Amino acid sequence: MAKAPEHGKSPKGKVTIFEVAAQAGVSIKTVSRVVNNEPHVRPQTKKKVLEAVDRLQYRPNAAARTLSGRRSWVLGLVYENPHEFSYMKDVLNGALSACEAKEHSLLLRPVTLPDPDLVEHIERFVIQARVEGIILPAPTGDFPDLLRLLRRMEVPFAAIAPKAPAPGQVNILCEDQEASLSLTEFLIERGHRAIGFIKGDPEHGATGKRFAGYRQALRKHGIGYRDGLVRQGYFDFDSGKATAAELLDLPESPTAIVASNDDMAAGALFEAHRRGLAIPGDLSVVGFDDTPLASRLWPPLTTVRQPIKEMAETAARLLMDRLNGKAGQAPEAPFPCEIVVRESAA
Amino acid sequence: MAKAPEHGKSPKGKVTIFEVAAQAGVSIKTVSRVVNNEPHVRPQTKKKVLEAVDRLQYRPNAAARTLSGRRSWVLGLVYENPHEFSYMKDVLNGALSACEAKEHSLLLRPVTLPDPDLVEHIERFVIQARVEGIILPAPTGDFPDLLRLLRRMEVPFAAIAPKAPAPGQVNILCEDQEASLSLTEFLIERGHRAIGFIKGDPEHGATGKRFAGYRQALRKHGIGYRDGLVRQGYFDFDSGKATAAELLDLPESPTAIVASNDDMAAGALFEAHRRGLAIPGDLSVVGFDDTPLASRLWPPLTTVRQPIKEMAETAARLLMDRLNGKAGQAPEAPFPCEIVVRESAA
DNA sequence: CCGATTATTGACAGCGTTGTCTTTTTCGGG
DNA sequence: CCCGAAAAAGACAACGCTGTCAATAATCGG
Repeated sequence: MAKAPEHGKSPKGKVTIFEVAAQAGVSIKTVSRVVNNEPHVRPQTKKKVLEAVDRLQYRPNAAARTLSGRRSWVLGLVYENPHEFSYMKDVLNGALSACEAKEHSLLLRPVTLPDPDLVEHIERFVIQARVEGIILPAPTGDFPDLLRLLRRMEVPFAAIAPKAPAPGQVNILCEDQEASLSLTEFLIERGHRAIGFIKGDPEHGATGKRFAGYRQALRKHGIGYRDGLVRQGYFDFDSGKATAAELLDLPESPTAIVASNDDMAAGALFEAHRRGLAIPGDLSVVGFDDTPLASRLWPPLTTVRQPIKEMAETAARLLMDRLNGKAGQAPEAPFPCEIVVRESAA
Repeated sequence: MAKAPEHGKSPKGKVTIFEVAAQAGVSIKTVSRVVNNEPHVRPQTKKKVLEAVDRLQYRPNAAARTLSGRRSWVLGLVYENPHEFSYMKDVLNGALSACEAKEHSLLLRPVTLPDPDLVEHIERFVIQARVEGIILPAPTGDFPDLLRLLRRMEVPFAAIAPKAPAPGQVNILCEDQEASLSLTEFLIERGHRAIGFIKGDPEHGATGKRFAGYRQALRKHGIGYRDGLVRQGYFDFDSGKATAAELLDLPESPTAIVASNDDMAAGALFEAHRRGLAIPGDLSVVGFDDTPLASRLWPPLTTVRQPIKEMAETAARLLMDRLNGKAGQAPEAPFPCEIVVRESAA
């Protein structure tokens, strides 16, 4: 029979597969089969084993599993640390909940760019922790060096809202352009004709799509596009404030501003307040992402809600499916967005 | 000589200690010694090994290390998922950076309360991942069941801003009461006498201290304490808004409000705007935490900055020191806070 | 009721590292 | 130049699990 270590039920919880096997009167391999839901175990045997597992409070040792099998059950989340963290909060929660559901664990790897050693850092990260798959929330899904490394190492990855969704990888998208179209139309329908636009960080996938939606809306309603009403921002408060100031200094200043995210919209709002403008009387402002910030500003911000958490959850789930050999090659349909109407636009 | 596996440098980076040993012409144990900075290796030998490590891009396998040694190099972060995540963002970044510096890894474990299975979840978490130590940012550092479990399992932990800092554990505190005192005095010095106070979630350690600082300031300046000016909030926007409304409905409504955190201060500001009050003309509002929100509101919020990231970093570092047998029993001095003066108070 | 299949179960060798203990070197003193 | 002690290096057995393959039990057709 199995040689079980001498010690009994220790307080530190070091129950091993040997103890369980002894309790259930089977071999350790059978316990392994039950615990991993493998076939070829009689229901009756399975029951015995599960009872022993329960009685002893057995929890398989993750390190041993990893070392022995081919699998580590570890996913990595490589992200760029933003100032406004609510996007990442949702990504994190989504990824974490998917991982928990499938008994994987998630390792975080923030990166700050530009970083000449990025590739080396990530390589070390992957090798040392035996990371099996990586989730890349925008903008990390668009770093060519990083993608090249992962392909070379044969580590599958899932990109959330990438600029360039390549085939052969998991891509999670949402209807950014459509949302931007609707948001801009929302303003047009309320009579606005001079609508300013603040672009996001060009590295992000969403940036181009949101801008395209804006132009599409103008075209659709026969409003001429004016380059002067468009400014380049970087998804942060300060750039929103600064570019809004530029727009408001224009001789024919816009009556509404579309900012490519809430943080920049907050900057625009701030600048408008500073100038004593009435919102939405003198100026309407809208944003994207429906962060907590949006509902806390005065007046609260009309914005676009994206199901970030669900997207991240799906990204993680598809990635794990792929690692588990479940095909799922059919690309997911883009997630729909939804306009949240509040008081910052009229 | 060491028996090295046949395969050469594979693209998947599976270089083992055997290859390194062969390259350097030493035994695997010597490589292990060098890699772990153990004594009893001649500088000359060490050099040979390090060169081999470098040439082969060797990275020790974490699972094997964990399984073989007594150590797993894994810390856990058990936190309650908040709506406004900026506190957790700082905690996360601090803990992550400390872990990276000491080559540990960090596993996240969000909990939602109340959860009857909390203890079981955490026990599983600790055993399965071999978590060696746990970081408990407020309010998780005050859950009696959880603390009891960790003591029983002999898992050391570090509590950040706990209500009841017990001896024998790592406690990271900051000068909450002093900060609250100064913040309230800041208002008193500007002529305010009717100062409302919105308490935080009673579960949090900071709540009592901030309230105590408020009372201390009133006492110090000979201002009578009035129970009616104090309201119970829960650290979230909605409770801030609701309690501010109550205060503003008072016949002798306050001319200033101290909210126990920024999110509630944002709620108070929101309610004031809704009523058309001028800030800070008709009402001053101040908060705590200096979250990104504080600087994005209009007018930007006078608040108290706490070095959360540094606190978390220290918590993680002290925890690792303890795990590594480095004493460090001397309790850290509380971290100082700093008032950030903006335009929401006058 | 028997032999052939097939479904279960078990024995045992790794997985890549560290801990323990042993062996070999090195070095200083007489 | 030799001896003994200390320093350096090595051999080998864990660590707890899964993969592989062999052994055994159950099942079925004739």
